[in-house]
Amino acid sequence: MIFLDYLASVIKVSPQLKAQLQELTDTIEIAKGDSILRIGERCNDLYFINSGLVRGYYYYDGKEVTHWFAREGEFASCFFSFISQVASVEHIEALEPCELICIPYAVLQKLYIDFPETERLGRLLTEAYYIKLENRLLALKFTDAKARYDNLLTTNPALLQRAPLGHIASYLGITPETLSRVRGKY
Amino acid sequence: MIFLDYLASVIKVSPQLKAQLQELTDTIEIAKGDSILRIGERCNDLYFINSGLVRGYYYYDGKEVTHWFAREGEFASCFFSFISQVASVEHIEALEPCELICIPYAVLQKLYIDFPETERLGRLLTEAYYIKLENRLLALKFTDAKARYDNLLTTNPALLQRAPLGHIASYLGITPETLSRVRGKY
DNA sequence: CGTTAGTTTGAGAGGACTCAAAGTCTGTGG
DNA sequence: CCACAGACTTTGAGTCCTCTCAAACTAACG
Repeated sequence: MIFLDYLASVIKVSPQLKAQLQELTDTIEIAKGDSILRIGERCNDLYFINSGLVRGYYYYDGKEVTHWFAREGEFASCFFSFISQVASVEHIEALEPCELICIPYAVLQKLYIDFPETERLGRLLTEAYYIKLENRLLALKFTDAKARYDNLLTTNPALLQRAPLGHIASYLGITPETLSRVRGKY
Repeated sequence: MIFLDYLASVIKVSPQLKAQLQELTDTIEIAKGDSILRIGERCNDLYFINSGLVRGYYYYDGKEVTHWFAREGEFASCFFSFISQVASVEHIEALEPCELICIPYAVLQKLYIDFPETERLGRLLTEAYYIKLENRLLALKFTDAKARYDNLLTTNPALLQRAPLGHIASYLGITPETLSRVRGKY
């Protein structure tokens, strides 16, 4: 179980915690192309991706904008909707068949209380989300299309094999045409 | 005491909590132009601004980049350095004489334990930081210089009277020249 | 009253955009 | 197993926004 491996790398997982996790979380299978969360729904679960690839996107000016990808070993959720339990402004969909562990909001709150060591998980997640966002802001502000593409190429080359270029362009904050031209420069 | 007013608007402040806050926090005065946090230092305190205006900035490519302002009634800190207790990558300076309440990291951790209701404060702060950042990312990605300036003009017109245009340009992600031209279009 | 930081104005260059059209891939049904 | 529709990607032409570099102007402070 990949999730438990991840967790064990971050905090000490007692037998009690392990038992609770197995009892209170579900593992689900999602087909490629299926929606995991729709705009307007409340994001009730935090998802841990055992396998597969998902993306989060929203609409701006009528156009789809991909603003994150998450793959096996990472968490996915509409962060804002999940933590504040309000309607989501983003859509989450599976780009590949996925196996996900669903951690309901109420379960996480209960774990925080019963197993204070899990708070660390919450803090790390929040920090990670924030740092990622900040790095993207900096990249958007200071680097051009080619540099952003090159950066993706070194940090996550596999993504280019797994996600359509249109989504990647949108994620990088450029048009598909510009991405194509940048890729041609080799 | 403005800080207590703010706190009372967010959570119920018991006499015990109030007493603890007064005992464990300091109020300091900072002159215009003085540094509150330097790059490389660990951000030990969360600051609540009773009066004044501060900005956070870092260097990119040898140039100063302002990435936030905070005024009376708001919190200031190097969010990342504070929550993870590592060296700051940003510099915080006073743009006006300020009166700040310093809430040390250790005090905040203690309050979380002794007064669980203060966790709400921590959560709201984190959410607020995240949402602000996300909005800025969207603005940077989708709106032009004029729209970003106009937005600032409606959301925080006073800032234009209080901070140098160069800092504001940098905050908006444009050059001082472009800001000047945008402002001229009226 | 002079120095320096801050702001404005001008000219020219370049990156990324839009709109348009041509290829290319992929999966489904015949 | 092949053909075709629809989605995806590439290529081209022209435009516009913001940048850089340079210089003039203004304001503030000692």
